Amino acid sequence: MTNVVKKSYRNSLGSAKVGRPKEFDEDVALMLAMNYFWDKGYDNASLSQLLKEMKISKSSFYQTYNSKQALFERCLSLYTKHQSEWVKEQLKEKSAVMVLDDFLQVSMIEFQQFGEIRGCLLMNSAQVCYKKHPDLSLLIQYQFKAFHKLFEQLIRSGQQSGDISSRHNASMLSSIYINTLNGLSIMIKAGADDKIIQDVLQGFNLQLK
Amino acid sequence: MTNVVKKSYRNSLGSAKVGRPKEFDEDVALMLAMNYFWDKGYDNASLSQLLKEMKISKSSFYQTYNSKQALFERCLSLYTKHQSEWVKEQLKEKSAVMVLDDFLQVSMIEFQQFGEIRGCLLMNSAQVCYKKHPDLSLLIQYQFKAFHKLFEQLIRSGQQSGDISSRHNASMLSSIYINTLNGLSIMIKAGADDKIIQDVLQGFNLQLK
DNA sequence: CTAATTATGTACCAATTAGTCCATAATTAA
DNA sequence: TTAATTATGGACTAATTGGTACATAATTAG
Repeated sequence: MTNVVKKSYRNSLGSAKVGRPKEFDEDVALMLAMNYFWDKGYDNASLSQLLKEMKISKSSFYQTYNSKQALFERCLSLYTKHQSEWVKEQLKEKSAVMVLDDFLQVSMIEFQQFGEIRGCLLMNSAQVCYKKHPDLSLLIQYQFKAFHKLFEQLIRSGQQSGDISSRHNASMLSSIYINTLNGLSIMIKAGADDKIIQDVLQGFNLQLK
Repeated sequence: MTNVVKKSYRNSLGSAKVGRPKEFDEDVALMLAMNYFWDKGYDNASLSQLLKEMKISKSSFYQTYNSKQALFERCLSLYTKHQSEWVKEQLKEKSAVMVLDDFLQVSMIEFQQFGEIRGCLLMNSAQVCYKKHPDLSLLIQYQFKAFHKLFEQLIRSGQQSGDISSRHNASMLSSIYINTLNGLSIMIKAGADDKIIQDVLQGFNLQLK
């Protein structure tokens, strides 16, 4: 009785050894999907438009990514990976405080330049998925905690180099930093004018001194 | 040639003098709708469930409220009216600082007690409507500005009675207050733990001193 | 060359969406 | 009583939703 589980032949890149080769780049399509989700939000992203953005057919879609939700999970992970890699990249040439400041600025510049803002895919998704997609919420919570830690480390580093006051501990300042950033994104979408934004930014900067 | 525009006979309450009388209370149904929208969000609220919540038929719905969007606009206005009336009511028996603090606490208590949070209908709607429902966004921006002014007045009043530091002007502190509140709502939905919430609240309170 | 394996194109599906149409019911004005 | 007016119930629509089924195409292992 040879009850052998068939081995799925895959090479080192994860692509199939046998069978008809894919006519698209899985990772490129994933990135296109991520950007579309970022624009529209999970629920508001329709499968039909998703396929157009990714430039693949419905069959290829389900063959490769299994479901809209499974694809979105990969997009979320790709997003957070990109964001934290950006931080680590910046850290090679800048001090921690400068990276923190740039991260804030980059989020705002998007709005200043184009008059609209996408915000953070992770936090946007948190709102959409809350109480509606519990398994996605769990993934989001996990990623959120990772970001909180990342910023905490940046702040601690800034405190050690004397750029940031040690009046409050790094964890608390990380919470305040994230809270400020998220609040700004919301207020901009609510139509807050530039004065409000600048006042909030100034108020935050004073807390670091 | 008597080209007379027919007058719609309505009494002082706005209800029709003639014709079959409504079998439901328009304002009660409106409040039920508001609560459902608050729970679900505008896009995510389905018409069929909306009708169940309001306990009216589809024909009555369109007869009375014209469209989902028109109803939502009335719900938004009802919401902001309720909120500002609550503030003015509280102000009769409490100082401005206490009202500000209670407003924050009430928002958090909801979460502490039931493990979930609805947040602010106005700000939730700002996220959903942004770049998708421009006319709703305009209404939201208008209401948002009114709230910013309301809190600014409360803070100025707190400054005059010496409860709030005058280090920052009232407008700036109003921006920071709203920003903090919105950030908290987002972070809670992202799964932030209680320590984070408390740290943000503490950070904000220090800014008032 | 054949079998196994994977990818793709096409057709399909049930459920849901906001909204319309129209007949009928219930009321008031004249 | 009749006409005007408003409310209600029920059937209907066109579009869209995420997802499935299956035949066929393209590839590799043996």
